[in-house]
Amino acid sequence: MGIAERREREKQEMQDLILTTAAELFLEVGMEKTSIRTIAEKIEYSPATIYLYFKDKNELLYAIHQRAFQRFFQYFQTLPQLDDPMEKLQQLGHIYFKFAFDNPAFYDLMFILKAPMDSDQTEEHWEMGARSHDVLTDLVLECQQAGHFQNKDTQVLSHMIWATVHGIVSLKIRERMKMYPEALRDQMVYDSLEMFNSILESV
Amino acid sequence: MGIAERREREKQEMQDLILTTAAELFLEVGMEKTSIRTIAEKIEYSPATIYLYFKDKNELLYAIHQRAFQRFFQYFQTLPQLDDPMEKLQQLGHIYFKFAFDNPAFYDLMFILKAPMDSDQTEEHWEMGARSHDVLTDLVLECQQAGHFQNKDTQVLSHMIWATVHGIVSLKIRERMKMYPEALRDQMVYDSLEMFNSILESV
DNA sequence: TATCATAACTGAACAACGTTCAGTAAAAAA
DNA sequence: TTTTTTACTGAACGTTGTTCAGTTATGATA
Repeated sequence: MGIAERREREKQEMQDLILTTAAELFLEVGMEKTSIRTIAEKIEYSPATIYLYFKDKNELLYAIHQRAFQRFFQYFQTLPQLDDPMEKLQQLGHIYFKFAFDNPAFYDLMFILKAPMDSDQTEEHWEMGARSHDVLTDLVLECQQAGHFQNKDTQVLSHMIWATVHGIVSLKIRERMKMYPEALRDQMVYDSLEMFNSILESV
Repeated sequence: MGIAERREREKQEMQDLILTTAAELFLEVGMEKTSIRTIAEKIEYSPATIYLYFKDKNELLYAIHQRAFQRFFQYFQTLPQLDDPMEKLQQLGHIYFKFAFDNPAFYDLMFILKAPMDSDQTEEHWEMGARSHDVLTDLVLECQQAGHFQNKDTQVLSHMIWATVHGIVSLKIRERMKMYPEALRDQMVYDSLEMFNSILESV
Protein backbone atom coordinates (compact mmCIF):
# COMPACT_ATOMS: atom_id res chain seq x y z
CA MET A 1 0.00 0.00 0.00
CA GLY A 2 2.74 2.46 -0.97
CA ILE A 3 0.48 4.41 -3.30
CA ALA A 4 -1.11 6.55 -0.65
CA GLU A 5 2.33 7.31 0.70
CA ARG A 6 3.69 8.22 -2.71
CA ARG A 7 0.65 10.45 -3.15
CA GLU A 8 1.32 12.12 0.13
CA ARG A 9 4.96 12.55 -0.78
CA GLU A 10 4.12 14.08 -4.14
CA LYS A 11 1.67 16.42 -2.49
CA GLN A 12 4.33 17.64 -0.11
CA GLU A 13 6.84 17.97 -2.92
CA MET A 14 4.41 20.13 -4.84
CA GLN A 15 3.72 22.25 -1.78
CA ASP A 16 7.45 22.59 -1.29
CA LEU A 17 7.97 23.54 -4.92
CA ILE A 18 5.41 26.31 -4.67
CA LEU A 19 6.84 27.49 -1.39
CA THR A 20 10.45 27.44 -2.55
CA THR A 21 9.60 29.17 -5.80
CA ALA A 22 7.61 31.80 -3.96
CA ALA A 23 10.43 32.41 -1.50
CA GLU A 24 12.92 32.68 -4.37
CA LEU A 25 10.77 35.18 -6.23
CA PHE A 26 10.30 36.98 -2.97
CA LEU A 27 14.01 37.45 -2.46
CA GLU A 28 14.72 38.14 -6.12
CA VAL A 29 12.06 40.62 -7.16
CA GLY A 30 10.50 41.57 -3.82
CA MET A 31 7.12 41.14 -2.27
CA GLU A 32 5.01 43.44 -4.42
CA LYS A 33 6.07 41.80 -7.65
CA THR A 34 5.51 38.27 -6.35
CA SER A 35 1.96 37.48 -7.40
CA ILE A 36 0.14 34.18 -7.43
CA ARG A 37 0.25 34.42 -11.18
CA THR A 38 4.02 34.93 -11.41
CA ILE A 39 4.63 32.03 -9.04
CA ALA A 40 2.29 29.86 -11.12
CA GLU A 41 4.07 30.86 -14.29
CA LYS A 42 7.47 30.02 -12.87
CA ILE A 43 6.42 26.51 -11.82
CA GLU A 44 4.46 26.10 -15.07
CA TYR A 45 1.10 25.46 -13.44
CA SER A 46 -2.18 27.31 -13.51
CA PRO A 47 -2.71 29.93 -10.78
CA ALA A 48 -5.70 27.91 -9.59
CA THR A 49 -3.41 24.98 -8.75
CA ILE A 50 -1.70 26.98 -6.02
CA TYR A 51 -5.03 27.21 -4.26
CA LEU A 52 -5.10 23.42 -3.98
CA TYR A 53 -2.02 23.60 -1.77
CA PHE A 54 -2.53 26.89 0.04
CA LYS A 55 -5.84 28.31 1.22
CA ASP A 56 -4.97 31.81 0.07
CA LYS A 57 -2.04 34.13 -0.39
CA ASN A 58 -1.87 34.83 3.32
CA GLU A 59 -1.27 31.20 4.09
CA LEU A 60 1.49 31.11 1.51
CA LEU A 61 3.00 34.25 2.96
CA TYR A 62 2.81 32.73 6.38
CA ALA A 63 4.62 29.62 5.17
CA ILE A 64 7.40 31.77 3.72
CA HIS A 65 7.43 33.60 7.00
CA GLN A 66 8.14 30.32 8.80
CA ARG A 67 10.98 29.52 6.41
CA ALA A 68 12.39 32.97 6.97
CA PHE A 69 12.41 32.39 10.72
CA GLN A 70 14.12 29.05 10.24
CA ARG A 71 16.90 30.75 8.34
CA PHE A 72 16.97 33.44 11.00
CA PHE A 73 17.67 30.77 13.62
CA GLN A 74 20.37 29.25 11.43
CA TYR A 75 22.11 32.59 11.45
CA PHE A 76 21.73 32.78 15.22
CA GLN A 77 23.41 29.42 15.62
CA THR A 78 26.59 30.84 14.14
CA LEU A 79 26.91 32.90 17.30
CA PRO A 80 30.33 31.89 18.68
CA GLN A 81 30.62 30.53 22.19
CA LEU A 82 32.28 33.44 23.92
CA ASP A 83 32.95 33.83 27.62
CA ASP A 84 32.06 37.49 27.78
CA PRO A 85 28.26 37.85 27.46
CA MET A 86 28.64 41.47 26.40
CA GLU A 87 30.79 40.43 23.50
CA LYS A 88 28.18 37.84 22.60
CA LEU A 89 25.47 40.47 22.70
CA GLN A 90 27.42 42.63 20.28
CA GLN A 91 28.07 39.69 18.01
CA LEU A 92 24.35 38.98 18.02
CA GLY A 93 23.76 42.45 16.69
CA HIS A 94 26.11 41.82 13.80
CA ILE A 95 24.49 38.48 13.03
CA TYR A 96 21.10 40.21 13.03
CA PHE A 97 22.49 42.74 10.58
CA LYS A 98 23.91 40.03 8.36
CA PHE A 99 20.61 38.19 8.19
CA ALA A 100 18.69 41.36 7.43
CA PHE A 101 20.97 42.56 4.65
CA ASP A 102 21.47 39.08 3.18
CA ASN A 103 17.71 38.50 3.05
CA PRO A 104 15.99 41.88 2.98
CA ALA A 105 12.70 40.54 1.61
CA PHE A 106 12.54 38.02 4.44
CA TYR A 107 13.31 40.72 6.96
CA ASP A 108 10.53 42.80 5.45
CA LEU A 109 8.02 40.03 5.88
CA MET A 110 9.14 39.16 9.39
CA PHE A 111 9.46 42.58 10.97
CA ILE A 112 8.23 45.36 8.73
CA LEU A 113 5.25 44.42 6.60
CA LYS A 114 1.79 44.74 8.01
CA ALA A 115 1.09 41.01 8.13
CA PRO A 116 -2.58 40.16 7.82
CA MET A 117 -2.84 36.90 9.72
CA ASP A 118 -5.54 34.53 10.79
CA SER A 119 -6.00 34.06 14.49
CA ASP A 120 -4.79 30.45 14.39
CA GLN A 121 -1.68 31.50 12.50
CA THR A 122 -0.93 34.20 15.03
CA GLU A 123 -0.03 31.70 17.76
CA GLU A 124 2.62 29.77 15.84
CA HIS A 125 3.87 32.97 14.35
CA TRP A 126 4.50 34.57 17.64
CA GLU A 127 5.95 31.43 19.06
CA MET A 128 8.72 31.96 16.51
CA GLY A 129 8.96 35.63 17.38
CA ALA A 130 9.02 34.89 21.07
CA ARG A 131 11.66 32.18 20.65
CA SER A 132 14.07 34.51 18.88
CA HIS A 133 13.28 37.23 21.36
CA ASP A 134 14.15 34.85 24.19
CA VAL A 135 17.64 34.41 22.76
CA LEU A 136 18.14 38.12 23.28
CA THR A 137 16.50 38.28 26.68
CA ASP A 138 18.56 35.36 27.97
CA LEU A 139 21.73 37.01 26.79
CA VAL A 140 20.80 40.32 28.39
CA LEU A 141 20.13 38.45 31.61
CA GLU A 142 23.56 36.86 31.36
CA CYS A 143 25.06 40.31 30.98
CA GLN A 144 23.21 41.48 34.04
CA GLN A 145 24.44 38.50 36.03
CA ALA A 146 27.94 39.43 34.94
CA GLY A 147 27.42 42.86 36.47
CA HIS A 148 26.17 44.94 33.56
CA PHE A 149 22.92 46.87 33.25
CA GLN A 150 22.29 47.08 36.96
CA ASN A 151 18.83 48.21 38.10
CA LYS A 152 17.41 47.80 34.62
CA ASP A 153 14.36 45.76 33.78
CA THR A 154 15.52 42.85 31.60
CA GLN A 155 12.37 42.80 29.51
CA VAL A 156 12.37 46.52 28.77
CA LEU A 157 16.10 46.65 28.13
CA SER A 158 15.91 43.71 25.73
CA HIS A 159 13.10 45.34 23.86
CA MET A 160 14.96 48.58 23.61
CA ILE A 161 18.07 46.85 22.30
CA TRP A 162 16.01 45.01 19.71
CA ALA A 163 14.23 48.21 18.74
CA THR A 164 17.51 50.00 18.19
CA VAL A 165 18.98 47.32 15.96
CA HIS A 166 15.68 46.94 14.13
CA GLY A 167 15.49 50.69 13.74
CA ILE A 168 18.91 50.90 12.13
CA VAL A 169 18.12 47.97 9.83
CA SER A 170 14.70 49.14 8.75
CA LEU A 171 15.73 52.72 8.06
CA LYS A 172 18.35 51.27 5.73
CA ILE A 173 16.09 48.67 4.10
CA ARG A 174 13.27 51.14 3.60
CA GLU A 175 15.66 53.72 2.22
CA ARG A 176 15.27 56.43 4.79
CA MET A 177 18.90 57.43 4.71
CA LYS A 178 18.84 59.55 1.60
CA MET A 179 19.81 62.64 3.56
CA TYR A 180 23.28 61.13 3.81
CA PRO A 181 25.58 60.78 0.78
CA GLU A 182 25.20 57.34 -0.68
CA ALA A 183 28.82 56.43 -0.15
CA LEU A 184 28.44 57.02 3.58
CA ARG A 185 25.19 55.16 4.20
CA ASP A 186 26.50 51.63 4.63
CA GLN A 187 29.27 52.80 6.88
CA MET A 188 26.82 54.81 8.98
CA VAL A 189 24.68 51.75 9.47
CA TYR A 190 27.59 49.82 10.92
CA ASP A 191 28.93 52.80 12.84
CA SER A 192 25.53 53.27 14.44
CA LEU A 193 25.53 49.70 15.65
CA GLU A 194 29.08 50.05 16.93
CA MET A 195 28.22 53.24 18.73
CA PHE A 196 25.19 51.63 20.32
CA ASN A 197 27.35 48.72 21.39
CA SER A 198 29.95 51.00 22.91
CA ILE A 199 27.25 52.90 24.76
CA LEU A 200 25.83 49.66 26.14
CA GLU A 201 29.31 48.68 27.23
CA SER A 202 29.56 51.79 29.37
CA VAL A 203 26.21 51.34 31.14
CA MET B 1 -10.33 89.67 -15.74
CA GLY B 2 -10.95 87.82 -12.48
CA ILE B 3 -12.28 84.77 -14.27
CA ALA B 4 -8.92 83.16 -14.86
CA GLU B 5 -8.07 83.75 -11.23
CA ARG B 6 -11.30 82.24 -10.03
CA ARG B 7 -10.59 79.27 -12.31
CA GLU B 8 -7.18 78.90 -10.79
CA ARG B 9 -8.64 79.19 -7.31
CA GLU B 10 -11.26 76.57 -8.05
CA LYS B 11 -8.63 74.29 -9.44
CA GLN B 12 -6.58 74.56 -6.30
CA GLU B 13 -9.66 74.09 -4.14
CA MET B 14 -10.45 70.91 -6.00
CA GLN B 15 -6.91 69.68 -5.62
CA ASP B 16 -7.10 70.49 -1.95
CA LEU B 17 -10.42 68.70 -1.60
CA ILE B 18 -8.97 65.55 -3.12
CA LEU B 19 -5.86 65.80 -1.02
CA THR B 20 -7.70 66.45 2.22
CA THR B 21 -10.18 63.68 1.56
CA ALA B 22 -7.40 61.28 0.72
CA ALA B 23 -5.49 62.18 3.88
CA GLU B 24 -8.64 61.74 5.95
CA LEU B 25 -9.36 58.34 4.46
CA PHE B 26 -5.73 57.52 4.97
CA LEU B 27 -5.87 58.21 8.68
CA GLU B 28 -9.34 56.71 9.11
CA VAL B 29 -9.18 53.42 7.26
CA GLY B 30 -5.48 53.10 6.49
CA MET B 31 -3.40 53.09 3.37
CA GLU B 32 -4.44 49.79 1.83
CA LYS B 33 -8.13 50.64 1.92
CA THR B 34 -7.65 54.10 0.45
CA SER B 35 -8.13 53.59 -3.27
CA ILE B 36 -8.60 56.14 -6.02
CA ARG B 37 -12.14 54.88 -6.28
CA THR B 38 -12.98 55.32 -2.60
CA ILE B 39 -11.56 58.83 -2.65
CA ALA B 40 -13.59 59.62 -5.77
CA GLU B 41 -16.73 58.23 -4.18
CA LYS B 42 -16.26 60.32 -1.05
CA ILE B 43 -15.93 63.57 -2.99
CA GLU B 44 -18.71 62.48 -5.37
CA TYR B 45 -16.64 62.66 -8.53
CA SER B 46 -15.58 60.09 -11.06
CA PRO B 47 -12.24 58.34 -10.43
CA ALA B 48 -11.00 59.74 -13.72
CA THR B 49 -11.39 63.29 -12.37
CA ILE B 50 -8.66 62.70 -9.80
CA TYR B 51 -6.25 62.14 -12.66
CA LEU B 52 -6.91 65.69 -13.87
CA TYR B 53 -5.40 66.97 -10.62
CA PHE B 54 -2.77 64.35 -9.87
CA LYS B 55 -0.62 62.54 -12.41
CA ASP B 56 -1.00 59.21 -10.65
CA LYS B 57 -1.47 57.69 -7.23
CA ASN B 58 2.18 58.19 -6.38
CA GLU B 59 1.88 61.91 -6.86
CA LEU B 60 -1.14 61.96 -4.60
CA LEU B 61 0.71 59.88 -2.02
CA TYR B 62 3.61 62.24 -2.25
CA ALA B 63 1.33 65.22 -1.67
CA ILE B 64 -0.08 63.52 1.44
CA HIS B 65 3.48 62.84 2.44
CA GLN B 66 4.22 66.56 2.33
CA ARG B 67 1.19 67.31 4.47
CA ALA B 68 2.29 64.68 6.93
CA PHE B 69 5.68 66.33 7.24
CA GLN B 70 4.03 69.70 7.76
CA ARG B 71 2.09 68.29 10.67
CA PHE B 72 5.28 66.64 11.88
CA PHE B 73 6.94 70.06 12.06
CA GLN B 74 3.93 71.47 13.88
CA TYR B 75 4.45 68.86 16.55
CA PHE B 76 8.13 69.73 16.71
CA GLN B 77 7.30 73.35 17.31
CA THR B 78 5.61 72.43 20.56
CA LEU B 79 9.08 71.57 21.90
CA PRO B 80 9.42 73.79 24.98
CA GLN B 81 12.32 76.17 25.27
CA LEU B 82 14.37 74.43 27.92
CA ASP B 83 17.83 75.37 29.13
CA ASP B 84 19.11 71.82 29.41
CA PRO B 85 19.66 70.43 25.88
CA MET B 86 19.51 66.87 27.22
CA GLU B 87 16.06 67.52 28.60
CA LYS B 88 15.09 68.97 25.23
CA LEU B 89 16.39 65.88 23.48
CA GLN B 90 14.28 63.66 25.67
CA GLN B 91 11.24 65.85 25.13
CA LEU B 92 11.81 65.55 21.40
CA GLY B 93 11.56 61.80 21.73
CA HIS B 94 8.20 62.12 23.41
CA ILE B 95 6.95 64.54 20.78
CA TYR B 96 8.08 62.09 18.10
CA PHE B 97 6.11 59.37 19.89
CA LYS B 98 3.05 61.55 20.12
CA PHE B 99 3.08 62.36 16.43
CA ALA B 100 3.54 58.72 15.49
CA PHE B 101 0.76 57.37 17.67
CA ASP B 102 -1.60 60.25 16.91
CA ASN B 103 -1.11 59.80 13.14
CA PRO B 104 0.03 56.22 12.54
CA ALA B 105 -0.94 56.21 8.87
CA PHE B 106 1.13 59.33 8.30
CA TYR B 107 4.03 57.80 10.16
CA ASP B 108 3.70 54.72 7.98
CA LEU B 109 3.92 56.75 4.82
CA MET B 110 6.78 58.89 6.04
CA PHE B 111 9.07 56.32 7.57
CA ILE B 112 7.92 52.76 6.99
CA LEU B 113 6.27 52.24 3.62
CA LYS B 114 8.40 51.48 0.63
CA ALA B 115 7.72 54.74 -1.13
CA PRO B 116 7.99 54.51 -4.90
CA MET B 117 9.00 57.99 -5.91
CA ASP B 118 9.95 59.79 -9.04
CA SER B 119 13.42 61.23 -9.17
CA ASP B 120 12.15 64.81 -9.16
CA GLN B 121 9.99 64.07 -6.14
CA THR B 122 12.90 62.56 -4.29
CA GLU B 123 14.65 65.90 -3.87
CA GLU B 124 11.83 67.78 -2.21
CA HIS B 125 10.95 64.72 -0.23
CA TRP B 126 14.35 64.41 1.27
CA GLU B 127 14.59 68.09 1.82
CA MET B 128 11.77 67.55 4.30
CA GLY B 129 13.47 64.51 5.76
CA ALA B 130 16.77 66.30 6.04
CA ARG B 131 15.14 69.33 7.65
CA SER B 132 13.59 67.28 10.42
CA HIS B 133 16.78 65.34 10.80
CA ASP B 134 18.66 68.59 11.25
CA VAL B 135 16.50 69.44 14.23
CA LEU B 136 17.83 66.33 15.90
CA THR B 137 21.42 66.80 14.81
CA ASP B 138 21.47 70.40 16.03
CA LEU B 139 20.12 69.31 19.37
CA VAL B 140 22.67 66.53 19.70
CA LEU B 141 25.38 69.05 18.89
CA GLU B 142 24.03 71.31 21.63
CA CYS B 143 24.26 68.41 24.03
CA GLN B 144 27.84 67.80 23.02
CA GLN B 145 28.69 71.45 23.50
CA ALA B 146 27.21 71.15 26.98
CA GLY B 147 29.63 68.33 27.69
CA HIS B 148 27.64 65.24 26.80
CA PHE B 149 28.52 62.52 24.30
CA GLN B 150 32.22 63.31 24.21
CA ASN B 151 34.26 61.74 21.43
CA LYS B 152 31.17 60.68 19.53
CA ASP B 153 30.46 61.53 15.92
CA THR B 154 27.44 63.83 15.87
CA GLN B 155 26.09 62.44 12.63
CA VAL B 156 26.34 58.82 13.68
CA LEU B 157 25.01 59.45 17.16
CA SER B 158 22.03 61.37 15.79
CA HIS B 159 21.24 58.60 13.41
CA MET B 160 21.46 56.02 16.13
CA ILE B 161 19.13 58.00 18.37
CA TRP B 162 16.64 58.39 15.56
CA ALA B 163 16.90 54.70 14.72
CA THR B 164 16.16 53.72 18.30
CA VAL B 165 13.08 55.90 18.61
CA HIS B 166 11.92 54.84 15.15
CA GLY B 167 12.54 51.22 16.08
CA ILE B 168 10.38 51.43 19.17
CA VAL B 169 7.63 53.23 17.27
CA SER B 170 7.61 50.95 14.25
CA LEU B 171 7.65 47.71 16.21
CA LYS B 172 4.56 49.01 17.98
CA ILE B 173 2.80 50.33 14.87
CA ARG B 174 3.54 47.20 12.86
CA GLU B 175 2.39 45.02 15.75
CA ARG B 176 5.62 43.22 16.51
CA MET B 177 5.06 43.19 20.25
CA LYS B 178 2.67 40.28 20.48
CA MET B 179 5.14 38.30 22.56
CA TYR B 180 4.28 40.64 25.40
CA PRO B 181 0.87 40.61 27.11
CA GLU B 182 -1.32 43.23 25.53
CA ALA B 183 -1.80 45.16 28.75
CA LEU B 184 1.96 45.65 29.00
CA ARG B 185 2.74 46.72 25.45
CA ASP B 186 1.95 50.42 25.66
CA GLN B 187 3.82 50.73 28.91
CA MET B 188 6.82 48.91 27.45
CA VAL B 189 6.94 51.32 24.55
CA TYR B 190 7.23 54.27 26.88
CA ASP B 191 9.52 52.46 29.30
CA SER B 192 11.85 51.64 26.42
CA LEU B 193 12.07 55.29 25.49
CA GLU B 194 12.65 56.24 29.09
CA MET B 195 15.35 53.63 29.47
CA PHE B 196 17.05 54.83 26.32
CA ASN B 197 16.87 58.38 27.61
CA SER B 198 18.36 57.40 30.93
CA ILE B 199 21.16 55.54 29.18
CA LEU B 200 21.91 58.56 27.02
CA GLU B 201 21.98 60.69 30.15
CA SER B 202 24.75 58.54 31.58
CA VAL B 203 26.96 58.65 28.49
C1' DT C 1 -28.29 86.31 -28.68
C1' DA C 2 -26.20 82.52 -31.29
C1' DT C 3 -21.92 80.27 -32.27
C1' DC C 4 -17.58 78.57 -31.24
C1' DA C 5 -13.67 77.14 -28.38
C1' DT C 6 -11.99 75.64 -24.29
C1' DA C 7 -12.23 73.61 -20.07
C1' DA C 8 -14.13 70.11 -16.75
C1' DC C 9 -15.79 65.89 -16.24
C1' DT C 10 -17.20 60.93 -16.92
C1' DG C 11 -18.36 56.00 -18.65
C1' DA C 12 -16.33 52.45 -20.37
C1' DA C 13 -12.56 49.97 -21.06
C1' DC C 14 -7.68 47.94 -20.21
C1' DA C 15 -4.33 45.07 -17.77
C1' DA C 16 -3.05 42.95 -13.52
C1' DC C 17 -4.43 41.32 -9.15
C1' DG C 18 -6.50 37.53 -5.73
C1' DT C 19 -9.86 34.14 -5.89
C1' DT C 20 -13.58 30.68 -7.21
C1' DC C 21 -15.71 27.05 -9.67
C1' DA C 22 -17.52 24.16 -13.24
C1' DG C 23 -15.50 21.09 -16.02
C1' DT C 24 -11.68 18.11 -17.93
C1' DA C 25 -8.09 14.72 -17.69
C1' DA C 26 -5.67 11.30 -15.33
C1' DA C 27 -5.10 7.79 -12.04
C1' DA C 28 -6.75 4.36 -8.56
C1' DA C 29 -10.32 1.29 -7.02
C1' DA C 30 -14.03 -1.62 -8.09
C1' DT D 1 -13.97 -2.35 -17.94
C1' DT D 2 -16.50 0.68 -15.27
C1' DT D 3 -16.70 3.71 -11.43
C1' DT D 4 -14.84 6.73 -8.15
C1' DT D 5 -11.44 9.70 -6.58
C1' DT D 6 -7.83 12.94 -7.36
C1' DA D 7 -5.23 16.62 -9.91
C1' DC D 8 -5.54 20.21 -12.59
C1' DT D 9 -7.16 24.19 -15.53
C1' DG D 10 -9.84 27.94 -18.34
C1' DA D 11 -12.74 31.16 -17.70
C1' DA D 12 -14.88 34.15 -14.96
C1' DC D 13 -15.79 37.65 -10.89
C1' DG D 14 -14.75 41.60 -8.37
C1' DT D 15 -11.03 44.57 -7.16
C1' DT D 16 -7.15 47.65 -8.21
C1' DG D 17 -4.65 51.79 -10.98
C1' DT D 18 -5.02 54.04 -15.25
C1' DT D 19 -6.39 55.89 -19.97
C1' DC D 20 -9.22 57.96 -23.40
C1' DA D 21 -13.00 59.05 -26.43
C1' DG D 22 -16.88 61.43 -25.79
C1' DT D 23 -20.14 64.49 -23.21
C1' DT D 24 -21.40 68.53 -20.71
C1' DA D 25 -20.68 73.08 -19.09
C1' DT D 26 -18.62 77.52 -19.36
C1' DG D 27 -16.25 81.75 -21.22
C1' DA D 28 -15.07 84.17 -25.50
C1' DT D 29 -16.40 85.79 -29.94
C1' DA D 30 -19.38 87.44 -33.53
